[in-house]
Amino acid sequence: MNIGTAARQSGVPAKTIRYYESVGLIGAAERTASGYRVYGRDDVETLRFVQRARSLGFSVEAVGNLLTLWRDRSRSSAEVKALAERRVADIDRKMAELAEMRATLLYLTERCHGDARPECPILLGLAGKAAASDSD
Amino acid sequence: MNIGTAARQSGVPAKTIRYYESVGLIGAAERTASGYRVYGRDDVETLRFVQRARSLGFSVEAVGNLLTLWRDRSRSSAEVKALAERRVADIDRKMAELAEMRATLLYLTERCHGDARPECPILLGLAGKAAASDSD
DNA sequence: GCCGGACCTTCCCATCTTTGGAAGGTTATC
DNA sequence: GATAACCTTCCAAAGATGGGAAGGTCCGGC
Repeated sequence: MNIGTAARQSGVPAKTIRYYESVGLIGAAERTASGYRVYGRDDVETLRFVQRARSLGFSVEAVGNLLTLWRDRSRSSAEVKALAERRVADIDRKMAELAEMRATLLYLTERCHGDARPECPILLGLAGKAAASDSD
Repeated sequence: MNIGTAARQSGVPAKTIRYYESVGLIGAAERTASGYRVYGRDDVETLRFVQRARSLGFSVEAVGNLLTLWRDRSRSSAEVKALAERRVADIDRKMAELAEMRATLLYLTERCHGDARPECPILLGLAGKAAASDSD
């Protein structure tokens, strides 16, 4: 099948498939005499795997590792688990960061009248002056 | 003061200050006869504002809007509040996404022995086959 | 009056993962 | 043989920096 078909079947855009090939995440596809890339069912499966892993936030590089492990029958599940756990830790860090941002923003927005008046604790907060709390 | 001093006082790296100038987030600084950028206390204050807003996850473009509102004495606090609330909504979306990733990863890792054996529900999960649950 | 070191300047490249487009060749169908 | 729908490569953009090269400048000490 051509790249367009593989794209439709795997959910990975043709453009992105070419990119994955260019950075070595997936192997170079065979070509027809006229230069068209040719894919088989296995390739589509690999692309789906990549797609799922990416959607779970693994970097392209990490997906490369996962692919290697996927294909390596002698690998230990511990390696895979370690990768996944590192990913969970990344996510936790990111979530904590977002939670902190959110709390700060909420603190500021709750104190802002949000009307036609110009007084705005949000801007004061961003400016570094403590948000006014005189009316709390 | 020179850019290095402004950088130290604002917490924004010199390199980044130049970038902000180049994309129009902050105005072009005046120059000495020899071409050095010159900053005053107001500029440092602006940079701090930018720094705080960026650390709350506002994009450079959004910070531009906030800066405009900050300087506009006739603006309504409602405008600012709307921006901040949109930001909170962004954060909520992102956190929900991360939570979903996390749950999936955790579901898979919990089912993985994590030993020397190659069986690995994580890889099966990524491959699209439902993770085996025969030993649950 | 000059030297060293710390500062500044611009410019280009790298990051990361796509996505868009331009210019051009191919395949299939009418 | 025209037309549409594919495919190819290559270049550039996005966002927000960071790194480094090549070169000019400022200040203190001797």
